[in-house]
Amino acid sequence: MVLHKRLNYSFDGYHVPVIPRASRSVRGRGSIRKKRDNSHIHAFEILASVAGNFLHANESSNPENTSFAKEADLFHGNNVKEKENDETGLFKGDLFTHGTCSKITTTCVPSLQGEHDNQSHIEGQGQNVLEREDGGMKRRNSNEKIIHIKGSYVGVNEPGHKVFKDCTLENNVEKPLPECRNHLDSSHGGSIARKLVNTDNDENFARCTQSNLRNKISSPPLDTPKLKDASPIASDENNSRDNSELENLQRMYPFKKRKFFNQTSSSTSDRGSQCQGVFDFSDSKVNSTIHGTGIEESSSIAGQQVHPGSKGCNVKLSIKSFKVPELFIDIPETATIGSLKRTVMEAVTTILGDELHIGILLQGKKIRDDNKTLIQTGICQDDKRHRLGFMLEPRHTRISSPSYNEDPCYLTSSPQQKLSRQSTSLMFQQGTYNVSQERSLIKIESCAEGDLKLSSSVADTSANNNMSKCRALVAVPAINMQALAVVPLRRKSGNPDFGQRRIRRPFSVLEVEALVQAVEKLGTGRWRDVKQRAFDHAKHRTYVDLKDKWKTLVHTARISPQQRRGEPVPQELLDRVLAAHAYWSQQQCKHQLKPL
DNA sequence: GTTAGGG
DNA sequence: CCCTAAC
Repeated sequence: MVLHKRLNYSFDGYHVPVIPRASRSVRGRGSIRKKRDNSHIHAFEILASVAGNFLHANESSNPENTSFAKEADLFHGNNVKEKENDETGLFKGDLFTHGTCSKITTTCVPSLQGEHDNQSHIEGQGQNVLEREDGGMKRRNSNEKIIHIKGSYVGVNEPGHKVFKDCTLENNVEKPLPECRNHLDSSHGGSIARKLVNTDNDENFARCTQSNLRNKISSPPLDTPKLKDASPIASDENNSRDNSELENLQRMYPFKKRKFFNQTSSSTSDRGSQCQGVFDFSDSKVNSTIHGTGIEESSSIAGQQVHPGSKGCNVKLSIKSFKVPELFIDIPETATIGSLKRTVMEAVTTILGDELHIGILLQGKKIRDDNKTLIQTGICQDDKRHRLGFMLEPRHTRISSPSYNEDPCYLTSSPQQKLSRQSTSLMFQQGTYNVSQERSLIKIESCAEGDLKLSSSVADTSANNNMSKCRALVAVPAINMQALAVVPLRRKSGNPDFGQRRIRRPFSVLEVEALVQAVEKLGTGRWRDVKQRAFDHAKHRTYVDLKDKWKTLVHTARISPQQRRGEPVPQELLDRVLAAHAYWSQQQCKHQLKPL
């Protein structure tokens, strides 16, 4: 059946702009094969293009697909069914006419709140392929196609959208954020309701960022018991609302990550107009100003003393986008454009949503000391030869960092969460990035090819219009490719169909206690409620996980302590497990016997 | 979408 | 943690 034919899309990587998609909900990390928590990436849209023409997915007809409103609806128990309106199969889009290396580009487009909820585009060859259109050629190939998708950020700027603030980028790792800690909530039902809140650091990152996207001027919610009220983050359950078509599609055709160091010079050169990631610190001025189109962000550098004599020296950097490593997409040719976009989104989500932190490279050298000032590291120098690179890194690379434990966003309840995890390093593209003592600006703007401009910190923020003349694509510095070479892989080599398995995350004692409490209250068999009650914001814990954990807990409690492995669970908890299990089993029996 | 249970 | 049948 043609339906089961797959198309392999190889992503050499594409660039993610730093303008988030504010209208989208935040989801946590997740398996790439299933729709799960896709925290970070839902701030972005995917553009795919063939030969420079957009393919338009008819997603606008369903603007609420991923809107916060819908998330809210779902959260409040409304069963909002999503309709997949993507009817145009890929074969209509002429996507495979390019053989094994089509000029399909995927582009992350910042899609902000507003009328155009969905700015996804897929470019067809010579014609706009709207999904509702039938203008594309319907072709079917008997052979699998491997289409290399080169990523590029097309520089869709949305002036006026100021979205970043607070714990973005460095701020994220330097500013103590209440949401970056887990805390217990005893507000539920009084006694034993304990809620583990988001012990996931990467989700913290997303949360911090996303909440800031939404609250342009306010600080992140502090100690909000119910974070969902303060942030648009959706619970896990909400992630499962997508229609079965997409679900099945993604289940059947999971994409694969590909070794990033497979990137060759050709793939690099294919990115076309790419800069070398050089910052041009052409100007520095005292007194920071806000870009007219800038994205305001309070700086985590506050409190640090600027180098004497250079007080007020503002460095404006614009991270236009950051690079996502090469991906593999395996998708049937009968899949719709919308499905393709979503699949790509899932792919990117998985990579970006996996506990990242920001690494900074200066002239190829990684700057590890977070306490250094920009001027101390020489970033402020008016030197075009400086190469400043931003890098998305897996968290575990920070374990070796002395400042790891000082990073509030890495604080977790369970130490094992700090353990080494495989993830992916991503490269930031660079633009101008404004950092001041009190605030920093991130400005999304186009950039001239081969160069990155430092915009002067002029009082008149609109004076930086020259940026619009620049090109969108920014190159990742060659040096950064070295860093990418250390990208660990989860994919089994040799098996292109290998689906990513979620990383093992042992339950901490704290989590076990929360689980026990919830089960004591709710009983077994109500795992969704248990999840919502006690692990609502621990997005990496699904109710299936909780059910499984309870299963193992019961088993653990029954075996001898010598046979137990892993982090020892207090016997008191295990006793409660047995007690609760016995109780609820009895209740279950009673209910079953009642009708008789 | 959830639940239950085997793997 | 995955998978899937069953609901």
